[in-house]
Order: sequence, then structure tokens, then C-alpha cells
Amino acid sequence: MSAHRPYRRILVWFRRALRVDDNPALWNALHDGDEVVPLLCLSNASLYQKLTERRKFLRSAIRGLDADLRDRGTALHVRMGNPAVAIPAAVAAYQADAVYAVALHDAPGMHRDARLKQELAGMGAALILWPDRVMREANQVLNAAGSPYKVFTPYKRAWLHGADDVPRPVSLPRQIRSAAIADGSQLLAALSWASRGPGDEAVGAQRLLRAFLKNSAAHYSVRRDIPGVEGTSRLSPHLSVGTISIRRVYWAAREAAEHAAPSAREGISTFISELIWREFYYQVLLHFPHVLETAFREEFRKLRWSENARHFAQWSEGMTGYPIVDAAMRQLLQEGWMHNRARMIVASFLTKDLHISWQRGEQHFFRHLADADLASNNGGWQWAAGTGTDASPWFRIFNPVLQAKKFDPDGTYVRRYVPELRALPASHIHEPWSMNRQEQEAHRCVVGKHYPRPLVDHHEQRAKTMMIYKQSL
DNA sequence: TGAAATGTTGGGGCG
DNA sequence: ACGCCCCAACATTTC
Repeated sequence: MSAHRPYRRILVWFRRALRVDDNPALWNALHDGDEVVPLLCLSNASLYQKLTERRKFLRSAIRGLDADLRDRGTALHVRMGNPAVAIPAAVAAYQADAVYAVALHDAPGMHRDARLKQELAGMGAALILWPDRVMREANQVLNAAGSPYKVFTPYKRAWLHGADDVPRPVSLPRQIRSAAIADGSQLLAALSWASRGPGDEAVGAQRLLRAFLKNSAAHYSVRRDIPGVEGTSRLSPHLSVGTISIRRVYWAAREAAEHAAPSAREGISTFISELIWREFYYQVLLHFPHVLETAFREEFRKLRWSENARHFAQWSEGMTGYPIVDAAMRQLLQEGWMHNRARMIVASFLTKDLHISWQRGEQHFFRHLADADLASNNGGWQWAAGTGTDASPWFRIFNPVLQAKKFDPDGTYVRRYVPELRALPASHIHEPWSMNRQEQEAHRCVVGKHYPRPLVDHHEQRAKTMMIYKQSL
């Protein structure tokens, strides 16, 4: 029977799809190879650099993947170092004749893969990449002229037109035919942090999805915007490292919509719309790779940004003196996650109030967000800075106080992350400086002592921003 | 998936 | 009864 299979031993290189469920690299390998070897490449940096929330989540996902592989009679093999070296070394060591992995969308990654493919070809092994990150491939959603979309709304319309073409998820057999490798030091289990802890399994993501669709999706349209409320799916970290398949999420949402009351359907379609935003930014990244280097829109590439290191530090630590901004930035450091509404607010604040480059913010987010995603992160930051696709005819400048009053009316979110402000009444919590001295003393919250004075004056900075941007047009 | 400035309307107090 | 002013509430325009 093995005669039908094109390969004898396939390395399944797990990257960005840290799961066994609906993993095209894995199930195609099971179809095409007599044996598979599940393999992970760990960079030395990921072991020795500071353990951010992002790295913690990644480790947890890796342990969960290993556990799921063990349930299926195999285990995760590990190679340290740069994949450009480690993968060829693994191919040689395991005498594999193919490497299966999921495809990337960023230009630097695709170039690395192209070089690796050449090198492996020289060793007589194939590198085969499988689409996985998005539901609909970028070349399937083009306008009438055959060009990629630059504006979300028409993109979404075109996307939905082919919504039924999203592939159905594929489940895996109970057993994985794996090669028996003698050297146990090459297994993940040999690493000190690899013993399994609570909440590691990828089923966690499936459970999260089911709970969201059952309890929250119906109210998603409204509640997703209120950072003090658990109104979002919280699936983004799982989508980022691939502990859940995007197609699994999509079809579950579609099915939930079929059984839902008409009023609940709106919530689900808003949720799907957010998935399409993610899809939109993936195709932007693929078709316009320069966005990783510079502004999408040429006219904003010469904008002058501030290099004020103190301002950047205060922003990243959540010490700007604007409660909603500080709550959000502290949530990021504590949890490796930030509510979407809050992301927009802090991004507007960095770029429009501090005049610091969106690229600094992009980098900071990427380091700390457990859900860090090249495409969505870049798209979101360029959107906030006004340098990206979907150019709006006006300057989007968020007023941090108005946004806070509108989306965190009773101050729940601010109180959760900014203990200095916990005692303040809702009427003052978003602008503590509006209290007189007695009130500040009474609540143990003297501005400039217990809680920072606003780093900048929003109204002044707003006027300045409009000048700066206007000069670029 | 803005916010502020400016314009319009209508009710109430008041002479 | 009427005009006048003030101002909140809402709508429109502008950046």
C-alpha cells in the first residue's frame, strides 16, 4: 500500500499551525508519506530571552501540540537554531525525502522558504507548502480587473461572494504513522519547560470557540466594543499560533448562525466580518509587501516622527496620565492581550498625540501580544496612523477622554488595570485632573503624585497633528 | 472602526 | 401677546 505514496518519510515542520486538527501540512503528509516526523524549530532567542506573555503562550501551545501528538502515538521532535540550518540538518538526520509546512504571506518569510526549498532540492528532498492561514487565498479574491482590493468594503463583498468555497475542516485519524527515532534528546519532552501544565491543550481553543458562539456571539456587535466586558471571542492568540484552524472557526460560526435567532445572526455576521478584516490584511501583506517597511500610501512616507524616548517609555509602561490609555497598555504587559477598542485608542494616542511612529508601536505590540500577527498588526497600525489602505478623507484622531466615556462609561476597565484610580467615581475616572485638590486628596489620587499628570495636552497635540499631516498631502 | 466647529430649532424665562 | 435672549439638543459641515 505504501507504493501509492510519493514519499517515504516526511518531516512535518510545525510553525504557525501548532495543532493536529485541520492542519493541511499534517494531513497531507499522512496521505503522501509512509511515515511522518513532527518537527519543531526553536530559535535560541525563544529560550533565553525575556519570557513575555507572548512567549509563555507559545510554550503552552507547543506543550499542547506535543500532548496531542502523544495521544496519537508520536511526539514532537525539536531542533534548535535557525530553520535555514536546522531544517536541512533534520532532513539529513532523519533521512526524510520531503518537508511539509504551512505557507507564509510575508515577503521575507517567502524568500527564506524559497532559499530553503533550493537547498533541500540539492539534498534530494522536497519542500512543500500548504495554504492554511486564511480561508480564501489572496488570488481568489480579486476585483474585475484582476487586481487586489485596497478598500475593505468591496473586498468583503467579493469575499462573501465566494464564502461557500471556504474549505471544510479535516479531522485527523486516531493514529499517526511515525518514524521511531532512537535519540530521546531530540524530543520536546527533553526541555525543562516542556512538562505539561493546565490549559495547554488545543482543545482549550475549541472550547473557547464553542462557549463564544453559544453565549457571546449574539451580543457581539455591541459588546465587542466595550473593553470592560468579556464580549469578544478571545480566539486571536489561538489563531496567531495556530492552535485552532481559521476554517474550523468559520464553519462553526456559519453553523451557529443557521440555528440562531434572527437577532443573534447580526452578532455572528459581525464576528465573521472581523475574520474577513484579518483576511483582508493578509492579502494586503501578500500583494503589497512594502507595508512591512513603510507606509502603504506613498504620500505619508516622509512624515516626520518624534523620537522622544521618555514619551515612548511612558506610553509603553502605561504612565501617560490618560487613564484609558494606561489601562490598556498595562493590560498588554500583564496579559499579552489588549481589547480591540483599546488598541485603536492607544495607537491613536501614540501616533496623533505623541507623534511617535506607528512602526514603534507595531514593534512593541508584536513583542508583547500573544496574538501577534504580522498582517493584522501592521494593518491595524497603518489604519490608526492613517498611512494605510482604506484611506479616509478626514484625520482620525481619537479623543482619549471621549472614547473612554463612550466605551467604558462606568470605568470598569480603567479600575481593573489602574489601581491608583480605583477609588474615583465614574464622573472623574477618565479625567482625574478635573477634580479639585480636596477631591484628589479624599480619593488618595493626587495628580502628579499618585497618578501621573497628562503627558501632553490632547487639544494642542491634535492641532499639531492636523498641521503635520496636512503638510504631507 | 471621529471630533470639533458651526448651524438650526424650539422651549422657557423675562420684560 | 410678543420679541428677545439663552441654551440645550440635534443636525450639518469641516478638518
